[in-house]
Amino acid sequence: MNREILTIGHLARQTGTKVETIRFYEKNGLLPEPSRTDGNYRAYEQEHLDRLSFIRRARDLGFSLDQVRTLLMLADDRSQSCAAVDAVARERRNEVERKISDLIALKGELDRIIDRCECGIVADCRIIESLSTAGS
Amino acid sequence: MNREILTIGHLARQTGTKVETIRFYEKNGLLPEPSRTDGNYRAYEQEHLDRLSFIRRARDLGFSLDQVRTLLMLADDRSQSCAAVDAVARERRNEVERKISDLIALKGELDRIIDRCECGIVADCRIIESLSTAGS
DNA sequence: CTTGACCCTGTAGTTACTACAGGGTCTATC
DNA sequence: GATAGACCCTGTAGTAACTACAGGGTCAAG
Repeated sequence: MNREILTIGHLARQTGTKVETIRFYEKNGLLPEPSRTDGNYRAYEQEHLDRLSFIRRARDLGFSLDQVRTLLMLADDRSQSCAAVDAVARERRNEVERKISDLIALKGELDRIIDRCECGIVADCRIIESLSTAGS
Repeated sequence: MNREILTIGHLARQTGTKVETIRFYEKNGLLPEPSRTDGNYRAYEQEHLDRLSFIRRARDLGFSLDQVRTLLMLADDRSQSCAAVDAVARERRNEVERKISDLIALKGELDRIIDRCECGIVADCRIIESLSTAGS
């Protein structure tokens, strides 16, 4: 039962988050408003730190803030089925898979136009040509 | 020698660009300001259409507006070496490659946490657990 | 002469922060 | 008790690359 009070700077250092970002999460309803000290400083407790860590890990996995908000809501309701959690995670995985195949296609395109370049002058540049004309 | 006058709507339809986006490109120096009709409508010519097509193709390949600006500048100087063009394209390819490997790593992480899910209740959810605790 | 499609400028919204500006607080040291 | 420096506060504006209005003007057809 750790009831030490943490400043926003502590949270920032312990999670590798900028102070402004923590305030941003609060303003956007991801992190609950903590109580304040006499000097109006935010006074955080362990649960805030846990929640912030959760947010940061989810963000590192590329979940959008909206998805994180959903995950937090779901996580708070401990007795609910975790099917909804699973759905959010699978949705995120789909997004990542789609992005990967998009980027692989893109890289193919770039390979193709870069390979054609013989590095003469711009007038003969195959890269410029590829960008200037449609299709192939 | 095609000297027909095109409205912004024509350019938009022919390149699949929103009208607002064309104005945005103009304001940001990617597309030169065209002359105006008596009614103050933008009056484009073929070269504007070509330039806009170039911009759209480059954007489709994921070049940033800054990179597109550079490419346009380079493309305009027809007698210059195209080494600089090549460099921009290779830089873009590097970005794409980096992003692909980042996303593949991410997908691995997501696979790992999703696979552990046995879809019971949230209290036992492995996905939530993964997000709540560090490292593994 | 009115309707509807088109055009104009300018501003605000999107995502997820980041970076100030312009202040107040706290702690240590002289 | 004064002062320096580290920290905190609010609020606004900036980033990328658009997109979406609001509130107007223009133009062609009927």
